[in-house]
Amino acid sequence: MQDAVSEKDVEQSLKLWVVLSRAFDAVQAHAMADVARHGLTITEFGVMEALYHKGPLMLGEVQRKILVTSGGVTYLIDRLAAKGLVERRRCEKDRRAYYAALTPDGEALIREIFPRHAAAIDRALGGLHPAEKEQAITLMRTLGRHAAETPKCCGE
Amino acid sequence: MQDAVSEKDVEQSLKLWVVLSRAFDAVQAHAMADVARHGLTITEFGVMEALYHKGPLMLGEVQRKILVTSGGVTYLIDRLAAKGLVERRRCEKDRRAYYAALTPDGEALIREIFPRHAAAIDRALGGLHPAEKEQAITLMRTLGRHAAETPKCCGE
DNA sequence: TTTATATATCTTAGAACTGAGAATCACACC
DNA sequence: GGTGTGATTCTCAGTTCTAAGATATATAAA
Repeated sequence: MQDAVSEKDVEQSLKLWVVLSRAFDAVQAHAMADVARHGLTITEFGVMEALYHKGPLMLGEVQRKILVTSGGVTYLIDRLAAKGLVERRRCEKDRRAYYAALTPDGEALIREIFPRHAAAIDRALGGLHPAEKEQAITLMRTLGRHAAETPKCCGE
Repeated sequence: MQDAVSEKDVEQSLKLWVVLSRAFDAVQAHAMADVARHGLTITEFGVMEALYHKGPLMLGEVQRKILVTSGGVTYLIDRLAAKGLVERRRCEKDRRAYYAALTPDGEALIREIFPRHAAAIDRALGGLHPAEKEQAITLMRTLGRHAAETPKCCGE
């Protein structure tokens, strides 16, 4: 009978994985639709938001914050620079490194669209009351932390 | 003071959106690492799992289940067919439509790797106890449902 | 100093899609 | 029987990213 319990646990985990994916997709669709109105992707918005709240960041820091590869950061910053929203700045201390920083145009844009974007997210998450959101935050935090720390099947 | 409350609510929503994204990414990384061992992507695995549990499906049904565009389904089924895991079957009733069905090889593969994959997901979600998972399932379900039903900022 | 190793970014090819539109067929209505 | 409308799949160009490796610089040890 030990297997019967374990079987049920696995089923429950699969169920959670499915509803988690669906919830993520549904909310992401809202985020996408919002930033698309300003010609941005979610990732681009993420970079600009990080720079807006933290100030200039080295490309490696952006990479870790946005969870893309090093090549992805290069591509992203290139695109944002081409739009005139972000610029590269040499790092004086370390000549391999660059900072990414918002241009005045970029700062003006993110300052303008951030509140509306936050409101869109809030609307998308409106299915939960504040107390339920608090629960969800706690659960997702432990879930994410544990998953990130657990070694993957085929060696971390 | 009404704004102060609303401001806090928005902040809470943003926090939830962040931890939800991180949790999703962390778990997805596990799922990816597992299916990659067998040369599959998560989406390919999703198609095969759906066909395994539901039997042959019309391409449109696969599309809705996996959440990709119509072009994406064509591309996906082409890939799986090239690997000999899935085949297209004409629909007798409707000559526009095709079914996707597992080949014997495909069925053998999914039957072999599914339990291990389920175990990997279960391990990734191990940060939560069964009771917490139950809570998370309920919360994510209402969250997802509401987000999917809510019209997007710029018109559904 | 030289050497080795680690870090930070960039380059390149290609994977995995999307979006828009085309082609084909089904179905209801005049 | 034709005709319009909608459903189903495919095509193709373009977007966004990854993986692997190259390049340049920093850091530490010998």
